[in-house]
Amino acid sequence: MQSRTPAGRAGRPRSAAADAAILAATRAALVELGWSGLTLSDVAARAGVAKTTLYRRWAGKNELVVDAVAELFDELRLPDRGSLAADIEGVVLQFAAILARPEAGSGLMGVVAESTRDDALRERIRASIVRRQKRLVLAGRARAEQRGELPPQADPEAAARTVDLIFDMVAGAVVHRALVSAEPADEAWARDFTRVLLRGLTAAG
Amino acid sequence: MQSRTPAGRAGRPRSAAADAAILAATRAALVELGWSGLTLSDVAARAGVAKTTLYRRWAGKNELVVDAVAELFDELRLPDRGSLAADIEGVVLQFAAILARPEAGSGLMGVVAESTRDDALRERIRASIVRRQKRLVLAGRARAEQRGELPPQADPEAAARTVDLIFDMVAGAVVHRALVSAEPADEAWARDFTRVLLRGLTAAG
Amino acid sequence: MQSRTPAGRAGRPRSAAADAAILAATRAALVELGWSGLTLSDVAARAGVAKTTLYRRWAGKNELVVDAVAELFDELRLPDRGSLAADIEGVVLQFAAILARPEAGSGLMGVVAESTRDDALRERIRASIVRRQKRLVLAGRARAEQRGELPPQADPEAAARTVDLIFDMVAGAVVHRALVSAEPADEAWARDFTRVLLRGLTAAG
Amino acid sequence: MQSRTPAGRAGRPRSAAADAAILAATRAALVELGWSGLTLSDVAARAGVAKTTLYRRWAGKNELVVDAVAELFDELRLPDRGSLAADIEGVVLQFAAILARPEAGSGLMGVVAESTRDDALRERIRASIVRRQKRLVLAGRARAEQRGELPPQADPEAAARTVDLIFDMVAGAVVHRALVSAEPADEAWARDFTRVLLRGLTAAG
DNA sequence: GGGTAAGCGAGACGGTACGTCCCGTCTTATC
DNA sequence: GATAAGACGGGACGTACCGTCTCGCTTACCC
Repeated sequence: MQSRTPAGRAGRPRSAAADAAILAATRAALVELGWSGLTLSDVAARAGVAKTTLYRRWAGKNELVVDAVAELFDELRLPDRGSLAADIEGVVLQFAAILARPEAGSGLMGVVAESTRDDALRERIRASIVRRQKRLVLAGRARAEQRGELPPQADPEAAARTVDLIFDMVAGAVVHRALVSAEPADEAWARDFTRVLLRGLTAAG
Repeated sequence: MQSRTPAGRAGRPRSAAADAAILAATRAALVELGWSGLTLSDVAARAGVAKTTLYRRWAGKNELVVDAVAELFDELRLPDRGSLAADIEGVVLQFAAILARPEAGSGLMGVVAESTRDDALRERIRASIVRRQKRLVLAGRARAEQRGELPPQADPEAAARTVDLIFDMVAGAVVHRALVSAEPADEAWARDFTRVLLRGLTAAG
Repeated sequence: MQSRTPAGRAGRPRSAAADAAILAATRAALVELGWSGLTLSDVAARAGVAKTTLYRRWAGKNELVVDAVAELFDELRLPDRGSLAADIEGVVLQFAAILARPEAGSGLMGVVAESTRDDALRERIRASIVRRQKRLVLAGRARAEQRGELPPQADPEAAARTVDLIFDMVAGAVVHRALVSAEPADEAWARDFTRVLLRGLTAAG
Repeated sequence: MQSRTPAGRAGRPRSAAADAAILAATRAALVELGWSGLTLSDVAARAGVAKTTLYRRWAGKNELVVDAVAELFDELRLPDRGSLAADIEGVVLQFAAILARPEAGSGLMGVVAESTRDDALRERIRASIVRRQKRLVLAGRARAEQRGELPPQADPEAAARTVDLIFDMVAGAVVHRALVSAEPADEAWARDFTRVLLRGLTAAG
């Protein structure tokens, strides 16, 4: 989102309802048409909005899809299933469920593909998706420390590096399994994956 | 590639040089224009070939890019650096180096985005990229068994599951680090990642 | 003009200055942008007036331009140069000078083009421009009768027909010369034209 | 027209039928929609042709309409009605009949309006319409000289000036009568007009 | 070594979406 | 109630690619 009538007062204010309608229409269009089939004219029509309204708020397809997809990942929650392993499995399965929805997979891969040539887009993805979802890793570790499953980490810089690594390992593995290898990221897989990850993080060595 | 003068005989045979020129032109265009900027007219012009020639050999942009990108990953080699950890680090760094090239990252993400709505394309990616590069995991494990770093695995089905899991974990983490988080997958990161992965695979537990 | 605060009293009265500013802005925009480039948003901005103000007073571009152009032709004066021939030449040259200004030529042709499909607009042109400028023909004939250059005309209906004919012949020739043939309607041409016209009107026959 | 595959050979040749279909569709659209309502998308659709095909052959609406309208005036013929006066009346009535058709009047005025800011367009009008129809004046004078109604003109430069003047007077009067004054240019008017014109040209003085 | 069928370059073709611009209306707050 | 400001739904613009087609040439294979 980047709306809000600029500074002060003059003129008709922007419709608040339009933003939500546009993002929902974007996801619906991604479901039906996929990334390359998505056109802004179509999104505008679905949202019951003129193309100008859409372009007044988003610079283009890329920015729009980042926002539409980012909202999807905000649905993720860290469940409390009693143990760190079970919590991780829960998040992995939720994440896999979201990626299995066509709007998420094709939208995410599409904007990542475009971001290789667009610095502003890359930063938008990092801010709206990557940094925002690292909250799950932080929350998971905090809970595990409360439970005594993980020791508190003294060095804050090393802790941050570990958070980044875990996030890339978890998100990367699920994305790759679901979208590149195109195999189901089901409960059995989530269990196997979680076992390897947790051992790697906790084993003496 | 899917050329070869169809069944029999008559008529002028297809130019062998054209295939290679087209794939190289595709990669060059991906570097300059990115996935969405790539047009088949432009590729044909760069390759010094008519559009008809290109369409006679590939069904469209997606198929062409899969083939062009697949060739890039064929450059990957399993180095012999004396230990499994060092071998993995070597492959991770090679993989990261390839993904850092714009033609690889944007091409791979582009076709994966499209593959969410195109079963044939998804299978083409699995065959040309995923299954083909699993050779690296297989070779790594074989060498580690020879060195005695890993025990021979009895159950072939479990072995296959492990190969798949390792491949998704390695490739996924590198792809996510390089393209989604958009942070450098450098030597320090490769060391951290490899330590967690190897402990996860070898620790008692 | 068709303003004037409607019937009675209530509320803020319309700004009188705005009408003049808008018509002047319209002519300025015609000079810079021509008929097709003229937009009402731009006129409003030039006049320092909101679009709503403009639409409250004129129905659209056509009506606005008729009024703006009509004011230009009101500048025409019948000079007293001592003879009917000289008077006609004077008016012809004044008329040509006005049509040479881009706001007049492009504005007039533009609204005439539109008037072929808009009866109200056609009548507005006839009232604001055609009938209003026929005063010049009437004044010229009156003065020529005073001078004894033309005999008084008895039949009022025939007189009206002749006024119409002369008006179309003079205005038509100048417009066609200046805008369609796009050749200069200069003094030499005015002299040639006036000679033919006057002979045609006065010769025995 | 400005088509024709450039120099030599390569590539699919342009469809000859398309040109004619497009010009006819342009006239049909002018009839229904008028100058400002005419859109090139609509013309293309009526002609059963893609917009690209249209833009490949004409630079824009202005050029297209000049060509479409010019063809209308090519229908004009100098009738042989036995006397110069009758011949002129015949041409005047034909010309009035063409201008009464909405495609002619609105198209001609529209392009003339645009030509005030476009030198190339102005020249196109002069070449395709003005200079081309002067043939009628030339033919009329030649026939009148044969009949002995007009003396042969010695000075070729003066003759050219006279042709230009007559053309602007005839065409201008008819255009102004029909489109600006918006009164019928009927037989009575044509007789009155022709009488004045012919007396002006032939009277001693 | 001559005939022929497919490959090839060029580029026109019917389509479709783009992102921009203007239209004429509307909704605010201010005067 | 008129105004300035500007968002709104709508629609045409001219451009760019798409994937197909229609040409005239070229080239290797088969008889």
